[in-house]
Amino acid sequence: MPRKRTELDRDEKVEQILERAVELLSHGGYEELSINRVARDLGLARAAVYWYFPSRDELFTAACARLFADTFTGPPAHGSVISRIRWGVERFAAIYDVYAVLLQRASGEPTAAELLQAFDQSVCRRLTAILAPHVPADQLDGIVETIVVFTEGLLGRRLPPAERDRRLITALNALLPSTR
Amino acid sequence: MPRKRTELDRDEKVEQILERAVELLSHGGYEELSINRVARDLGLARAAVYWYFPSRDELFTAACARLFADTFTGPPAHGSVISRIRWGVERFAAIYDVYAVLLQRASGEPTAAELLQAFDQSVCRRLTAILAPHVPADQLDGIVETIVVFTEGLLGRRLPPAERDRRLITALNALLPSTR
DNA sequence: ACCTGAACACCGTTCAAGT
DNA sequence: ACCTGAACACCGTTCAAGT
Repeated sequence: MPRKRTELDRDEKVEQILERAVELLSHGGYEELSINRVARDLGLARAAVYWYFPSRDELFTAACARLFADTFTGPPAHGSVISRIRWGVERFAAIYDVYAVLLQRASGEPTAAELLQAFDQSVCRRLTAILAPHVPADQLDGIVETIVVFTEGLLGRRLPPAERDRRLITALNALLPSTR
Repeated sequence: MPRKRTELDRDEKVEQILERAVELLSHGGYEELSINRVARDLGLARAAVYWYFPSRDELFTAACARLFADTFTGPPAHGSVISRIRWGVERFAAIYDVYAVLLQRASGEPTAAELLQAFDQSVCRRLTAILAPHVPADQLDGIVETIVVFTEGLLGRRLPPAERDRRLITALNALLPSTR
């Protein structure tokens, strides 16, 4: 018998659904994240989930947002430029599969497009902060963009970490001669 | 009333299915390419398709192979390095959505992985042929790899063609100073 | 406001049965 | 060898009905 419904209770329910969604997403990817599966795991009727999320894609996007936020917490504040960039690329690699799905769905789903843009901005802002002290201001934006684009292409290859790192460092050394 | 079944007839049937699959794929992407849809359009029972393709993913991969081959026919044999690369990037952009799905599925499906590798090799071989006369031999492989990776990252952004071209040219000019 | 159960229209895949 | 029809186990989404 459920207690009195308060504002807090709603948030708790949303939180439950979201947590389960993130878990399914990070283990089985987009395909495993189904409304039915979340409902079943939580002991709800499938239709109940729609009270909190209007569609599978909205739930997916919300779960992405949570997953990305969790993944990029606690970046190193110190260390060399290259080691700080490497941390970001390694974190990015950890969620790349999910990111690739978001990238695809962003063409048709406005909320997905919004999240993608916000994520991209966050990535560029962080990288800009890392590079600002070492790169001439007029080249900064261009270099940041190039590194981000190159990184996304590199992650798409799903190389083993060592090989990925090697290529990243090569590219960074070519793009950031002034750093060393 | 079907005629005698000959080897030719089988190839014709495969061809019909493949053609329909490519059409569905190029218009609606991976989501529209379903066994059921192909069967319905061809007036077959859904199970009949499985006689020719063992799974949806195999049909998808076969359709990709055909689509890619069709897309990259007739590259310009002459013209500047940049204009020839631009042709390839523009063609790549035309099938990028499908390519991205293949990239995803290659993790789990060996046939998808095979096709991806073959496609990648073909791309690298063509680019190598274009650049060979203008780049020192010891730098050739590295530059080819970097351009391909950068291009894949760039296409993932789904920029309008003009903006995509602008960034491509900027990157090429940075990577190929000897060409002009 | 919140949840259920049933329904609708799709899937991919398998398999016995027919020709 | 080739194809059908039915079945199974899934989907996403909607909606009337209940509390």
